[in-house]
Amino acid sequence: MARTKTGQTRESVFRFVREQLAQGRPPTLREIQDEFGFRAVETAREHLTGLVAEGRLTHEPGRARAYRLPLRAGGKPPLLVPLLGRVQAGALTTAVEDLEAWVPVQARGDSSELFALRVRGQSMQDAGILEGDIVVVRRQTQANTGDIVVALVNDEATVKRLRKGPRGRIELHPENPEFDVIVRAASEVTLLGKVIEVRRYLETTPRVSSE
Amino acid sequence: MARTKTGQTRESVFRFVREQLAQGRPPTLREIQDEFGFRAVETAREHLTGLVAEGRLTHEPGRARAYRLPLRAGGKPPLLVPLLGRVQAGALTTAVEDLEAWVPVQARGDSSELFALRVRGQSMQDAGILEGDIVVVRRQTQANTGDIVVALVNDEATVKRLRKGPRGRIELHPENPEFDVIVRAASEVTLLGKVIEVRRYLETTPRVSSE
DNA sequence: TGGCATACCAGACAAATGTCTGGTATGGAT
DNA sequence: ATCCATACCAGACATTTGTCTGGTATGCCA
Repeated sequence: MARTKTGQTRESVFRFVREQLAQGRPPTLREIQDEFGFRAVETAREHLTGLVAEGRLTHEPGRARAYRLPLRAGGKPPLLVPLLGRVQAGALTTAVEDLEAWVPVQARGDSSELFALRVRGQSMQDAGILEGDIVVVRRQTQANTGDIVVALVNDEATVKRLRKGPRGRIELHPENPEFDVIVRAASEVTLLGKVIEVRRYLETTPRVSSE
Repeated sequence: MARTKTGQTRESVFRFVREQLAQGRPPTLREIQDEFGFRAVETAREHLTGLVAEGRLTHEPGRARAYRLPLRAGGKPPLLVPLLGRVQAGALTTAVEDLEAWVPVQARGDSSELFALRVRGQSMQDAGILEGDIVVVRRQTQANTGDIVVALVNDEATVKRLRKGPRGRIELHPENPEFDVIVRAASEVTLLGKVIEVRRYLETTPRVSSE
């Protein structure tokens, strides 16, 4: 066979494993074997052991589907958090019906404290939070002045910057001069959580424009 | 045992599976068994079958580690893309040394076309791209006027909005009045790719402030 | 020319893992 | 009281999957 010995196959194997891993589906040796049409399992295994030797994969011997991408020291493991379609009074349940998608995020802690929301409106545009952006929120009922929070006012969820005003008042500041500051008694505001990540997808249209 | 029958355990099992999945490590029945201290594998399996019946997980029978989060119809499967530490002239290699982390993104296509970069400077702040943000980029050598691109000018990578000027000139527009437009002949600009996602982490400090 | 690494193949084997059968106990609903 | 779903346990079994041994062929380098 005139196949060159440049490691192309190994590169392809790596990409295949990486893509499967991203989908939460670490491949078995035989799945890799089938993907590339190897006639022997051992061929797949040799590529993987090679990649482990190069430091591009890690492996837990003896376990099934046990090849992983190496986590950097200090790197937080990813979590999947639910993107909620609507935020309703009080509950903030993760009901299946409200679940739009699972968003992978990198944050420490219990992922059940986290959820994601799609931003509506321009009230925070000067803070770099634009309409359509997705914010990742940690559920918490307390926050500090200066935090960007998700709060429930009159049964409506809103993203604003929090300031604690005099006499226990809660101020919700937009970051857009065209919007007004919301000032309420603490009892009228339910703090749902604090925004810990903002995300924007610039490309919602398909890549290849046609017909 | 005075354990209530409210499905709390099942909820915990779901969260455990979800978190393991996010890390590319779907658990085995016996791993779940150990995690929760069940004395029988069957207990773990019953919870999983229950979750599948509820539509919260999917399962491929007979396969190892084969419980997954259901992908929404039309939902793109996640990919892992490399966060590159530095962008050097021409190559844009995914060398191991330059690899800071793997960033999970949801985009269609071949993940080998994608990479992520950390933004330096304030030149795009009016487009909501702030210093420290991470941009996800698709490698492409062509882009349209209006696209936000990563371009190499004088061996330096920069994020700007692209405009195609007269006489084949390339204009790289900042979105900040304090910065100047860069205008170059096409031959002096290497287009590295197009920004398809922006991401900001608002919380880099640990959650519990202490000592 | 002789190593040596890459790339592949064939078959056997053992460990990991999912599945099945048949149980017990408890709380809630009818 | 009876039924039923949840929650759990014990043990056996079959399949999936990783591992091992022992090969062949090719290109590269000293």
